[in-house]
Amino acid sequence: MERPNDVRRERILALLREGGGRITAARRAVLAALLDGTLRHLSADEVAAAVHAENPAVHLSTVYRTLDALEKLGVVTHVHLGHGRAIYHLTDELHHHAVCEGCGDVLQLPDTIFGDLQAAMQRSWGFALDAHHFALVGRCATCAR
Amino acid sequence: MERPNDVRRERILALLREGGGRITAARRAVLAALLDGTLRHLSADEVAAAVHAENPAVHLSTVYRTLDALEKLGVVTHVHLGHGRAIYHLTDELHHHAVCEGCGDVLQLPDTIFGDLQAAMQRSWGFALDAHHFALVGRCATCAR
DNA sequence: TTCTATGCAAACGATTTGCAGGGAG
DNA sequence: CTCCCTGCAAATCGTTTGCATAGAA
Repeated sequence: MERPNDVRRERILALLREGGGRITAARRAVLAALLDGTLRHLSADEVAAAVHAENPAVHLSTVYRTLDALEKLGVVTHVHLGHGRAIYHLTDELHHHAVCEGCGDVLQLPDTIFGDLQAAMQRSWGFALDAHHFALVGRCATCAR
Repeated sequence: MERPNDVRRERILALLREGGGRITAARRAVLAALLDGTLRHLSADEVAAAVHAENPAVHLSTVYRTLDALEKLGVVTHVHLGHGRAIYHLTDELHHHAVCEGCGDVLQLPDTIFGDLQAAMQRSWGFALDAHHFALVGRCATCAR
């Protein structure tokens, strides 16, 4: 049985090469962190932490630059969780987010959740909602009381 | 005819006094900026700029502290527009926002816009959406093409 | 060899904080 | 006279950038 992550990784590495980019240990490590299914809505530091577990020499700025490069290739997106922090994930794992103001927890939401709002924004204001670029804010069931 | 802004201002000043706070020139100026109907979705710098027009000595940090004090009294809220910038307004002027990723313009939206989403979040996840604390992101009619 | 990617340190923009003096009540 | 508020400078947080060098192709 084929392991889909290998396929995903190869597709991305190929894109990187095509664009004249180089495949380095740091980039492989960042990619590995993003592909790791056990890690979710990673901030840049958290990606760096995952990378450091393997290779402590990789600088945080390199992580940012790599995420940036991957974002330009269209394989990574970042989402703002309010208060300045952003999280990163692969674009083939697209989903929406809701952050709890109480505990900071991040909820993953199905794509369907924004359907009506998106349509309403388009219809009434001609505004093309990019619902992946921001997170909803509120209080989760536990913190709401 | 009564001027509503005077009423709004007095209510806030009263709240400030009740909490043991002092009414200073700086605080009056910040309040004036927030009450000014011609100014919209003001960032902290923009509030400071408005304040400086009258009183250049007021420090930006004082503006932040004042906004903070007013926020603790519940008369001011801030909204994150993505990429770290926040805007402030009085809570009696509550409305929603959509920022254009192209031109940076901010659209004001009626409260009704979040009705369905709010209900869905509550029903499906017990998540109490605080739709005033973040802005929608996307592209306005002009920038969409 | 050529040109991209990296480490490091410093620069950044928005916001916060410690401190000593200023001023409202 | 008492505390709260303020200016100022420095600190913080997340992110970006300039530079000289390491290293992929």
